[in-house]
Amino acid sequence: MQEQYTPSEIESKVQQHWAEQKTFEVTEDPSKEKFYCLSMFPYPSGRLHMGHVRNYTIGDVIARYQKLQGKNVLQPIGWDSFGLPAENAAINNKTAPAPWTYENIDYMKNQLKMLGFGYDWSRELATCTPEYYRWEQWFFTKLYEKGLVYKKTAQVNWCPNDQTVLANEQVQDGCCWRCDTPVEQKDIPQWFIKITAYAEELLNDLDNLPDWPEQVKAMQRNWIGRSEGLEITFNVSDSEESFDIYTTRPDTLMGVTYVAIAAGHPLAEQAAANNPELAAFIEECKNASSSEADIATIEKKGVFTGLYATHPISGKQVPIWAANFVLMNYGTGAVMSVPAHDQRDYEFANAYGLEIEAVIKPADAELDISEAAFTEKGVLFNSGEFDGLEFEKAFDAIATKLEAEGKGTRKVNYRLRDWGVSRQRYWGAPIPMATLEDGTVMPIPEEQLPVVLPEDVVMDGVQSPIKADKEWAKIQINGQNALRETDTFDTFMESSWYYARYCSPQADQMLDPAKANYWLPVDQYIGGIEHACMHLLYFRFFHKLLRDAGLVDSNEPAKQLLTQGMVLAEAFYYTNEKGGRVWVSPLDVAEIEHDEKGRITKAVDKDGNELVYTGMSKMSKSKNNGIDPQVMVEKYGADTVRLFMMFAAPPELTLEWQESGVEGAHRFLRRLWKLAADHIAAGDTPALNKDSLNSDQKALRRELHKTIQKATDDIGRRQMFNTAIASVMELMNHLQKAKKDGEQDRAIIGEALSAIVRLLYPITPHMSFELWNQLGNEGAIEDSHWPEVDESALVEDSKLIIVQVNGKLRAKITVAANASKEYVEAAGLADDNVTKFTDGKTIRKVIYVPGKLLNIVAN
RNA sequence: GCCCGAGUGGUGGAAUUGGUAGACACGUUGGAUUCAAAAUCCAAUUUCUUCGGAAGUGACGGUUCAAGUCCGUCCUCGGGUACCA
Repeated sequence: MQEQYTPSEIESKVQQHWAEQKTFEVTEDPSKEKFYCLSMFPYPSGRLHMGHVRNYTIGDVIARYQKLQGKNVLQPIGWDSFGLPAENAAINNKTAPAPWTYENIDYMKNQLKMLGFGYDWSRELATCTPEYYRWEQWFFTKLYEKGLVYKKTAQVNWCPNDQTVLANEQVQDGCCWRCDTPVEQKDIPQWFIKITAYAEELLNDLDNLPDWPEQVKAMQRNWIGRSEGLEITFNVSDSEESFDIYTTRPDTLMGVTYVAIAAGHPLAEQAAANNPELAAFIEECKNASSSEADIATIEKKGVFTGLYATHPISGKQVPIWAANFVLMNYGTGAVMSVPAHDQRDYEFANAYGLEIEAVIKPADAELDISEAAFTEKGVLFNSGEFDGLEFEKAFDAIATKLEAEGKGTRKVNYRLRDWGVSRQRYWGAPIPMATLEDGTVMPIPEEQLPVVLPEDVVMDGVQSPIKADKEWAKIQINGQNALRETDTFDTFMESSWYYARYCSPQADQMLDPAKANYWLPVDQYIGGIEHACMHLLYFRFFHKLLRDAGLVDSNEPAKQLLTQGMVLAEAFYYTNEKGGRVWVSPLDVAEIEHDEKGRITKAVDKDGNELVYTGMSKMSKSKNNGIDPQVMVEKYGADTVRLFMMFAAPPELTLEWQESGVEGAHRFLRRLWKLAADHIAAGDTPALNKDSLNSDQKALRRELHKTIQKATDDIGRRQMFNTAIASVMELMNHLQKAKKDGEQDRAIIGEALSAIVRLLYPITPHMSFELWNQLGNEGAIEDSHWPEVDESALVEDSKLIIVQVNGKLRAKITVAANASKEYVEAAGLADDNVTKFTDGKTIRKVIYVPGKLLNIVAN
């Protein structure tokens, strides 16, 4: 065996073996327990970034671990290949999105192989191919037939100069990113899928996902936002008109002093006819951003419409205001305002001199609304017949009264809105709908699917080629002229069902239910936390749609979810002669000085520029601190990169890329390699004879089996790969110091090396593959099994007890493992360092945590 | 704004069920080896200290025999906020 660790040689050899043996190609095998391990598929942006490497290493570690557990493991990969960046790149590079995308896929595929991920490449798919999106189009037409799809107008960002729709990302400070023209809002007809019809189930089924992070479930619960409230009808005074509002606080109804309606509300538009101030306000609101963050932070403005509404119980006349924080698209487009008990209404009322009328007070304190609204629940007063009631009783009494009078209904509401899937862009799956000459809107008939997106196009930078080409939309349906929809699907559509397609990627139907039901649900899904609400909710929703179409028989797409954190790196810049910041890649920092504590005090780049160190930030183009995984793999090998990634932080936290840490990981692998090489060079490993071990040998063997126990728990249950690696490093430190000349010494080292190689296999599969056979084991390591704990090796005859006085550590005593409580207490109380702190004091209490800790309370 | 996280030595992090704070690694310092360097190996490394100890996990307060961990208020940073994926 080679004395030197040469990762590049080993890795290419092992990768070739996997490719030739088709090691990771799997088929359904009912005799084996299956394990479907899925990482969120990448957008083919050009090159892999460290975020990908982290995501896919985590997935690969879990998949390989499960394989050694004897399971039939499916780990597929594909490409989320429609999307906005391809259009931008196409314009910049004067090419079309398709070739740019396919080249990126080719390049990135090689990078994935270089990192040694164990994918079943026979299942690879790309969502931009008609073989994939045709089934999405087909499924959409089925949803339409079921009544789960509808068309309505919705707002989009509109650049009046370019005459085009902009994504939120393309709007910067309210202006178009290309031409800086102020962006307007425009209402256009768009397609929606009724996700709200599944809101209740999407909410309730979160309780059936014990292995999803609480964090993600909490976010989804809040995103769905179920509320119970009352829909109340207000009549417009001196008019036949009325409008509805929705409230979750009907107990505050008697404190309503005005109502606010959206600027786009029909009542506001009518009133604007002879109210120029109101008309101007409506015009101003039309171009306000509709994003939730913007609405929540804008200055709250309003204009009195001149209209009054009749309070449904008191009959009082309350003014109707048009306000910029009420949106026509959400809820009923009108809200009742109770300034005494809602902070936003309170501020609005104060700004515009509107009445504030308190009707709720705390049960056991004075009401004070001099500084802020009282928004908690309390007891009603100033509310006539409802005085003295608490929230629930008041809710019920008011609801009952309004229902009896036909002025209100109890209603469950959701914050969740229906899914708008129309995009006015080219690089996406065409929406399979058409409009006939007579105006009938209908799905493209099944036999005319797929609607293929032409790939040989020229991007002019503004208009979608399938919109620019007026001929493209023209088709015939049943002998009638028709125009196809030229909008494409939201790319979240493709990423909502790819996991199911992987089960039968070549099927001549959306999916093969037998195969899908073998593999699904996904056992482990891994991806970024940024997908907590949108992708992961659409993904769950689509699974339920597939189930209701009879294509799958489970309720949820993924049993367990792991959300990984971002990858950060150091960032450096210098200021050039024009005063601009020039960001220098951490790889180009030539000279770095630390103070005696190790803090960076000086950094200089290759060209001699003195640099400012700005700490750690997210790897990004703007700070030029992205580290190319390929460069790192070429320098250290894939195993080192994978090991560092898994060691530097637990998977859910952000990870700081530090090349010195990578070197540390590499150093560890070299030490392991050398230990194995020395052991192998000394000859065959003798057989272990457990009964003949001396106490040092027993102790070493106990360390080994404790490590197996901990690493198994850390990888298999806790998913804390960093501490699994740390425990193997600790074991290695013991092994290096251990005696190696006796027969049983060598037997234990042999046992330990064979175990370590398998414990590390999920993380550093190439080195483990090589050492496994070098250590004399038959067959490939992927066909071996996970090491087992020898319980007899764990037995200890003594225990270390921590002795505290008043909660402070004063002594550590060693007692027999079976020592009684009385014995330990006596031993603790007699310890010299303990008596020093108890002398002259009365012992009040002694707390004993068996086998662990003794706390003596004395004063 | 709202929802969800995170905050521990010089640095990344560990402490799994409320029970030894700082495992493991990086960095730094000293030493060995070397003609020299790299590599490797060994040792030290939270702070303060009268060397007895004391303080210490973003801040302040609380519960407990015992709090990094539980509760309350606040600060800072990050993710999401429905057309980036």
